[in-house]
Amino acid sequence: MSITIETNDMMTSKVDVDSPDEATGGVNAGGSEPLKKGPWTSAEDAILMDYVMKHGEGNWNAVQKQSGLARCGKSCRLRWANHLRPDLKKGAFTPEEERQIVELHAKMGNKWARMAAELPGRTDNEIKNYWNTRIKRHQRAGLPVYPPDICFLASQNKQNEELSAFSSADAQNPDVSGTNNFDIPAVEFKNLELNRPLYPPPLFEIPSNSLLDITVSSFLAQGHSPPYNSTSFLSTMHPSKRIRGSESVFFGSNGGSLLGQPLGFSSYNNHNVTYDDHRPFSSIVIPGSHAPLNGNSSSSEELPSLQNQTANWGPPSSPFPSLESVDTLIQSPPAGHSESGSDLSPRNSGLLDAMLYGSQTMKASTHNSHQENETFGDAVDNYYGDPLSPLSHFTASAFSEYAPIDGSSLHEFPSLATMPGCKVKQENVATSSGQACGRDSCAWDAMSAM
DNA sequence: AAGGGGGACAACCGCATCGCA
DNA sequence: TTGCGATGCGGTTGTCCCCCT
Repeated sequence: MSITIETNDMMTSKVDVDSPDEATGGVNAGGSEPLKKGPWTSAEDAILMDYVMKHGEGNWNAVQKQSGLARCGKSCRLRWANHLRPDLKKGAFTPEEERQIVELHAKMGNKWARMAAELPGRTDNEIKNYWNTRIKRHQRAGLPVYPPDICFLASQNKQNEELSAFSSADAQNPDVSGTNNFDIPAVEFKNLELNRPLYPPPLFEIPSNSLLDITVSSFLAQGHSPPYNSTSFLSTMHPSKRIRGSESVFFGSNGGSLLGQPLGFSSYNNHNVTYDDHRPFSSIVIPGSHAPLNGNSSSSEELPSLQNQTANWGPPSSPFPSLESVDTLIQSPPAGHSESGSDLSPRNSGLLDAMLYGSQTMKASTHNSHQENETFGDAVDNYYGDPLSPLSHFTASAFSEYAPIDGSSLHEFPSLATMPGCKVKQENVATSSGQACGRDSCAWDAMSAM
C-alpha cells in the first residue's frame, strides 16, 4: 500500500499500526470473523482511502468484501466522512464558524448534518461535539446559550418543533395536518425572497396559549433586525445531504404561511395584529389563535440565499467579538444556579429544554414573588450586577430564551419590564443587534467562550 | 507526583429514510 | 404495495489528554 495518509486524528495517530494484523483489524479478507470496532488504525485508513479512490464513495458494505477491511459499512462511511475526506477542514472552529454554529442551531436545532452542510469542511460530528461541550459549559454556569440576537431564532425553532408535534399529533385531522406537511421545493423559496427584513414579519397573529411569548419577548429583546441576512440551507445544502421527510415539516410550516394560510395562519396580508417593534412589550395585541406564528417569519424568509452569509458573519462586519477574545470575562458561574440548571438539563435538543426549564423556573419565581433569589432573572442580575444596566437587554433576551412552552399564555407572563432585572429599553429594541455590539451580545459572547 | 474532573474527540448504536426489486 | 438493503442522522458512550488541586 503506497498511500500516504495525513490524519490529524488524535486517536489514530497514537495507534501503533505496525502489526500486520491491524491492517485488516486482525481479520482476514474472508470476512468470516467478527468485524472490528474501536479506533481506526492508519493502515485501516489507508485501505479505506484506497478503496474510495478506486471505487468512489458509497457502497460501503462492499468495502469489507472487496478490501478485506474488517469494518462494517457504516463504520467505513463514518470514518471517511469524518476523517478521511480530502475536503475536510482540520483544526479548531474559527470564531466565525462558532458564531455560525450558534446561529444555525438556533434556526435548526440539533440538525447537525444540515448545519455541517452550511459549514464547508466541517462534519456533523464535529459540530455536534462542539455544541454539546458548549452546552455543558453553559449549563454548568446556568447561563443562556444563545446570544440575545439569536434567541429569536431559537424561539422560532421551538415553534417549528411545536408545530411539528402539533401536526403529527393531529395527523388524523386533515384540517391541520393536511396543510402542514407539504414539501416546499427550494425554488419556491427563491421566488419568495423578499426585500424586507427577515423577521419578524411586520404583522402576525400570536396564539394566546402557546410558547409564542418567547417570540414576542425576543422581538422586543432583539429589535427585530436579524444579526445576519439569513442563510439558506435549502439552496446550499450539500447534494449528498438528503432532507429527511420529517424535516419537511420544518419547511412546510414556514412555507405554509407564505404560500397560503394553512393552519389558520395569518398571512402577511391578513393583519389581525400589528407588531411594532417600537411598542412596549405590553402593548402588543394578541388575539387568540392556535396558529403558530413561526411560519410567518422564520425560514421562509430565512431561506434566501447564502450569498451574504459570509459577509454578514465575517469578522469585519460581525458585531460580535471573537468568542475567545472575551474568554476571561467570565470568572465563575453564579452560585447555585448550575445545580438547578442541570436537573432538567438540556440534553438532546438541549436549548429548548433549557428554555422550558428556565421558563418554568422563571414562571415559578415570578409567581412566588421576587423575594426568591434563585430565579433566572435574579441570577442574571447577580451575575452581571446592575439590573438597570444595558445588560438588562441581555436579561430580556435570556428571558426570551427561557420562555415557557407549557401553555402559559402571554398574559400570564410578566412583562419584561416587571421582571427582575429586565428592563426593555426601546432604543435598544429599535437598534439592530446586527449593527452594533451591545454589551448584551458581548456579554453573551463572553459566556459562550466559557 | 498522583488523582480527579472536565474537555475534546472518535466511534458506535439505534432508528429513520430512501431506493430498488 | 411490500420487503429489504443501503445510507444518513442524531444520541450516546468510550477514550485520551490536559489542567487543577
